[in-house]
Amino acid sequence: MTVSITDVAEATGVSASTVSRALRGRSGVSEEMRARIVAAAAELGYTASRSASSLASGRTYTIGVVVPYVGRWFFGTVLDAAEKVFSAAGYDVLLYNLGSPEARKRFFTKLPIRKRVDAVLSLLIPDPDEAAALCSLGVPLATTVGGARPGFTVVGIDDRGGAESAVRHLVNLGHRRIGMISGASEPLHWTTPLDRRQGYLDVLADAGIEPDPALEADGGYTVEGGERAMTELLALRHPPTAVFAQSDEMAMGALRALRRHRLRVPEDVSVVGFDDHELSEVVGLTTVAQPVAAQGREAARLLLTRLDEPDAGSPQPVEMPIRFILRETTAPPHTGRQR
Amino acid sequence: MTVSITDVAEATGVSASTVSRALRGRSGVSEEMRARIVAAAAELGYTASRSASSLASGRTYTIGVVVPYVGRWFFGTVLDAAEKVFSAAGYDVLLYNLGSPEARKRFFTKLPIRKRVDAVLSLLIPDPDEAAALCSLGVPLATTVGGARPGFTVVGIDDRGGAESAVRHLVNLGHRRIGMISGASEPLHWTTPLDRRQGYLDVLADAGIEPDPALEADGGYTVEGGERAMTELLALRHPPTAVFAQSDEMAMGALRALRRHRLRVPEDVSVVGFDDHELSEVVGLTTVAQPVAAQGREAARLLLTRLDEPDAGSPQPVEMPIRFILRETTAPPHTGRQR
DNA sequence: AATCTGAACGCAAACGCTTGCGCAACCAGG
DNA sequence: CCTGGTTGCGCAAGCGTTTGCGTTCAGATT
Repeated sequence: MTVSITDVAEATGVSASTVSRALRGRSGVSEEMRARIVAAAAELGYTASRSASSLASGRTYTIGVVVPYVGRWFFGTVLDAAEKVFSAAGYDVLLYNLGSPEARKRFFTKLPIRKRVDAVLSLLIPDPDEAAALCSLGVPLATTVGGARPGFTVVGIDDRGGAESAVRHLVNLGHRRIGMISGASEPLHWTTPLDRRQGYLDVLADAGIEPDPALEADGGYTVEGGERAMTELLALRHPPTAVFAQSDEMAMGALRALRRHRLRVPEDVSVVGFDDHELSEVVGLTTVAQPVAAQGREAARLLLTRLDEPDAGSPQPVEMPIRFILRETTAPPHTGRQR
Repeated sequence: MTVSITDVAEATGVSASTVSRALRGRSGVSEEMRARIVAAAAELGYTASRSASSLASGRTYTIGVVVPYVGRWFFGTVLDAAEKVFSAAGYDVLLYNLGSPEARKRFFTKLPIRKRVDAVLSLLIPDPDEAAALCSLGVPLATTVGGARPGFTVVGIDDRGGAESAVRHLVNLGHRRIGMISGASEPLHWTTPLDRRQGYLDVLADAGIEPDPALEADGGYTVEGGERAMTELLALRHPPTAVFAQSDEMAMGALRALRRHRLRVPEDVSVVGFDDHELSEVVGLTTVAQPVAAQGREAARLLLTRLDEPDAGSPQPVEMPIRFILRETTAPPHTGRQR
């Protein structure tokens, strides 16, 4: 019922091996014969069975992409960009969405990806056990979210420097009580929150400001979390006059909390985010932009080159540029008090 | 180097067939033997090669999901939900991201999905040729975005009714000049924009309002498009006092354009969206909510049941509930003029 | 005690492709 | 005219599973 390689072999009057070589562009087939075979294959609508092909050749022409939450803007955008590179190169993408702890555990114990992919792009930072499991696959690995691990190609940004530029901006405006909405580093070994926090602390130290632990609130990298965190900060005896949110989503949650408290932004409170979410421009959020799609593209490209040149060794970490974007949610402190 | 079924067969002292039967839960293996085999497999870290398994059995245990833009919130969310259902059922997900016309054309002509999947979930509406190509795969098909096609399981919402409730709300507030920011139906056979437009026209007719073509602007379902469209509407001799945007992303673009023109929302202009984007609550957008993740889940479930019962025939279209959400971007017209 | 019946397991043939090797046929050089 | 080297193609052995059928053997049935 489904057309196989022998069908096109018979249609052309040659052996299956010749068809295989012709269609895969291998040498040992005359140009004339190749043309005839290609024509016959097209006419019959032949597509090689990937199962059979990869069983015989050991190559799957498939890349595994594991991501924590496809639904979130950041990961969706990275995936989008990476997928385009992979599919343009003739690879299929096998998606593993590991949002829940159960899904994640199931994936790393059963490792359904084994023998199914030629390479893996991980958008989550595996803990050491998970990293070992991935390494045991024996295929090239890459990750886009910092946290270099041996054997992984890593593409990332300067989280610390980015945080510094955001907080320095607040300091330069004259703010002294600067809150931070951070993400839990609870999914272990996820270094981004730590790095961004370090940048925050660096600038405070630089400016001679004593860091106050009460000014740090956990927003879990979600909008709701950001809102909760901002609410906590506003309940303080001395609330901050400015807030650095470690992600734009949390910053937006903060904006919402501020609006609920009838506080104006930036007159009463300044807010700066991180990431440059696609909707940040819409709400006028001052933030630190990182090239999200570009990171996905770059990681995908690097992975493909490692596939082409297996002996090149694991490459150097790549750091993509970031840039501070001034919009409308930051201003000098207390401007609004005189109204 | 990689552990195969014969390795665990030898380790247990049985034949490969018995190992296969034991691991797949087939009958004909004593419980004691099954336990021994399972233990040995676990110890050796054995995973069946999907290529070999699907070559032999004809089942791939893989679902193909084709989506126009994984990066966009709507599709990312549907994908997220669907993937969870599939992976929980033991299926892998093969992702095809068909954003560009070239990618889309390449996909439908080469059909790399052939012989690779047991079913296909399409988050884009295939045109008739594309639908035929998918049908030729001979596997169950489903789609989540309206536009029923023969052979497809379809899960969707009442786009027309949703648009009606949004526009009726504006009419009830007293608006008479109501603009609409629509999406081009340019990706052919994509009925959502048409249905939502019909809802808009229905309510106008009902209220005795003469529809004005100048009040309809194209926003292409993106934030930037929405902003452009709103700008166009504001340039009219008689700009609308309220706007119905066919998606929340376009509504947010509209909000941005309004802010740039120093117009207040809702005092000067009311805006209502559609979809209930995750950030709509943050900006206080009045909108029509649709259960996005639930649609993905439901479509995935239906697909799986069709896989389990191949002879059940193509099921009835499923319509998911929608609901109007009143927030802060709508008010009676001209409230703000007296300032 | 002879026969029948399942249950438990092994044999071997697929599944559709890739690839090393062998074998003609052809060409040019001596 | 014989060698040695290409070129173009077929043969057949895998790749790691699944599965129909055959065999063995213990226990139940006459």
